[in-house]
Amino acid sequence: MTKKKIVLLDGNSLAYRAFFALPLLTNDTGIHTNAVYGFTMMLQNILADEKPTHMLVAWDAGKTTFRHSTFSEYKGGRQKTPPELSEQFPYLRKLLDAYQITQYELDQYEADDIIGTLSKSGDEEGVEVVIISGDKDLTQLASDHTTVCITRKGITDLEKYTPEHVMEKYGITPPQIIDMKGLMGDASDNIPGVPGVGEKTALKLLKEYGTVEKVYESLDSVSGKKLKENLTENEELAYLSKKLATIEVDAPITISIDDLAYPGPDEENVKTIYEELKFKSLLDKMESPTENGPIAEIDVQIVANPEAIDLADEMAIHVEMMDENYLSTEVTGVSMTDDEQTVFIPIGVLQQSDRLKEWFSDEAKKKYATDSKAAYASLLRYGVEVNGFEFDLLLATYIANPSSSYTDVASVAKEFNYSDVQPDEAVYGKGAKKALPEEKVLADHAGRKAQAVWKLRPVLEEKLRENDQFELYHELEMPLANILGKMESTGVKTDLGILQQIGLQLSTRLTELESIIYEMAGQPFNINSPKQLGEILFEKIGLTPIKKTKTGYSTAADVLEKLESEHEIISFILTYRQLGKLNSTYIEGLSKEIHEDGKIHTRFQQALTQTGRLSSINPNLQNIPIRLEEGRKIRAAFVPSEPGWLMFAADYSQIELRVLAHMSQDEKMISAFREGEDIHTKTAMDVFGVDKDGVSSDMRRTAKAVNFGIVYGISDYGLSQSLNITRKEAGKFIDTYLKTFPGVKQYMEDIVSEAKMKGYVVTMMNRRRYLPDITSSNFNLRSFAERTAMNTPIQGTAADIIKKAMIDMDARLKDENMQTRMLLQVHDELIFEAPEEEIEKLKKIVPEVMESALSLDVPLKAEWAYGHSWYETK
DNA sequence: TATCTCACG
DNA sequence: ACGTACGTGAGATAA
Repeated sequence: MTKKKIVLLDGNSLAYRAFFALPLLTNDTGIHTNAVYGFTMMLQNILADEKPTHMLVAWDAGKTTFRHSTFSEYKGGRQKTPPELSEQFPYLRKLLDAYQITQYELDQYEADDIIGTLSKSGDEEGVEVVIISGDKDLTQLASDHTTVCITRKGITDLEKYTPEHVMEKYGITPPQIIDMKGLMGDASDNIPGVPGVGEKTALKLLKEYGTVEKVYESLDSVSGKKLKENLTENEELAYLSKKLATIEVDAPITISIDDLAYPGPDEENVKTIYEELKFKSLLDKMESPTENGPIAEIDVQIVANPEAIDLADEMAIHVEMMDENYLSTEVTGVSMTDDEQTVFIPIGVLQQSDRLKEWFSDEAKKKYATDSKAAYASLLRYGVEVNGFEFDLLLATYIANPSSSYTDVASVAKEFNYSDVQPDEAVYGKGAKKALPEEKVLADHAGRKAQAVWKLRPVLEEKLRENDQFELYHELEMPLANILGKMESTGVKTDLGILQQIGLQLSTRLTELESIIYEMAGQPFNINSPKQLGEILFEKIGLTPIKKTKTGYSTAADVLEKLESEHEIISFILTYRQLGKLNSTYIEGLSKEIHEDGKIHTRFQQALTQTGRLSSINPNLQNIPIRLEEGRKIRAAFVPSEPGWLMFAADYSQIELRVLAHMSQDEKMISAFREGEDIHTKTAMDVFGVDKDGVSSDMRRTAKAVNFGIVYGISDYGLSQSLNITRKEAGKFIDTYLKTFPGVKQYMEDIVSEAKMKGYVVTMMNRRRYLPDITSSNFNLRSFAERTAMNTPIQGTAADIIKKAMIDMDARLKDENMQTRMLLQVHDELIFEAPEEEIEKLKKIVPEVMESALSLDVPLKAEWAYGHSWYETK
């Protein structure tokens, strides 16, 4: 039998240590977890380093101990346990139960005493004892059989005190630690000690005399008048202190070493608690193949003969490719699975098989996919149309929690406790080493992903139903994915000639500006480098820096604009920046993105934003310039893809403010929209108390900024920045505004308190956003979460509405047998290309569909325009 | 790879 | 007193 090894932990001390060593972490349900997390890290290290056969965590019991009856001020003046820590103790206890580690506490005794008593019996039995604490007092227990480990700094760094180490460090034996405390006291436990005696003096005395008792026996020979005086006057205090510092080794404990046998953790229970606390990294560690051994073998058949496979009515599929851009990357094959089988079909085989293609396009054959839009758009490029998507892992995960960052199937699977799938990186490698593995490996990997989808579907659908989000997911996001897939595949025709022509003009002007700027600066430098520009402006020219960034002077546009009157170089720099941006991002950037078909195919990210909006990448077509005329011209390059067709654009007018009016039920705001007034003018009238003719353009501009601010979750600082006024003035505007629109004020207050209560906010269609920081004690984090709570339901509901409009629009175009194609969505606008003869019809049905997407207590308004290019749709 | 800047709604 | 407006993506620079 292996020799016993007992590890005794000082629970309270380590929990405190972990709590203060780590920042105040919270998980997304708002529970503080730093102490539990830190404690767990320590525990794991200890288990790995010590490999104990027996284990105990000792806790302090209650408020009073036998030491208090000796000295009532014992541990007096201690700060109350922070509530953020107190709330974590129940979790710690649960966690230790799951680890199957014995926990013990004894009335009137401290953890030290339990540990002392057990270490003594361990000593007597001759077994190895390891004590772990953050409290140096425990070092008095070190002996030949007992090692005392004290946390050094951080949480995992332990200092091991053997008798030898104590001698090295202090020049005394472990039992003399008690005498040392008796003489010097211990501020943290409020043990008085002898005044004027610190560590140095105490050690000097002990090295000479040995114990407190011996010191007093030979008091006459102690050198130093003041010291002798202090010792004489405080003899009782010294004995009392020694008594207080002595750890009880004969406490009346009711357990013995044999009760502490440690069987190892109950993996399932530990996992459950990690999940509850959202300890993702610890979960990952538990589930990583290196820890748990290789993942289960699976049987994937690589299909050579498509006639031979059994095509079921419901299957999970996964389209495998090396790169994330499914609109350009080569597909290697498709894996399919159900309860019976897992197969991998190389893309070449799929393309050749009418039987397979038919199955894929059959609406009645239900497909569960990792990312249905990617599956649809990628296979379409190989002449395979996929219909009948019934489950989408990516969307389901996103709707359940938009903050879950989905990088690959493995990452989501892990979150839902499914581990038989590898990260893409593990199969393909990363960086320069990224390469296509052999087909067998590929088939295995893709097969596992399909299996993950198959197994995760019920779990996720259950969760969505539970949160009343199934409809949002199934009736809004799923159909939208298909529509977006079509839009991405269609692409937007882009006239390279127009881009190049604009580019040429820009380059000429940029060269001119460059030489003017160099001349004014007196030297050439890189204008695009904020560092170099900052040096030129604020050091060489000597302008006054207005704002700083982490790394130096800020040279952002709003800063430079304030300096415009100080030096003529500024306006040239601003123009240079503006044109430079157009040239690099839009002319050069977009030109590179034009495919062989003469079109740009952006990808809409449907599972990314925290509010429910889409985003657009590779390239981003949602931020094509419009505000300044020079940039707006870029839009002339976006043209219809068919001769005789036109571009048609429609946008919602003031959709976010209308949503706010509806959600807040503010009477004034509702009636303003019902009467079809210009909302900013109306706001100005109400806030400034003037009639329509009394609204100056400046008043309207202010009102508009305040309206924006309200939507963003107003703050006086933010408004002051946008209007370039003082914070005080901005604050006044906000006050007046909220008095004028009491419904809005009420809404803002209600939504924040609702978020505090539930931990999340929702849109009208039940899209959720969790806001763990809303209860943070950190002002910045909390304020940010509060503004988010105000903004997300508004921005998110607007996103819900346009998504619904897109689905309705797609259906309507089909119903009406129209050729018009939806191309882009830019948050509150839709862009189409259409045959000229369909324009008249679009003028009617587009606003009709958009305005009736969702019924609010205020009307929705959509406006349209059309022309030969996107530029002309104004 | 992080930071700054700037384009959009 | 704290230091920010909400949501994105991309290019250039500098480490």
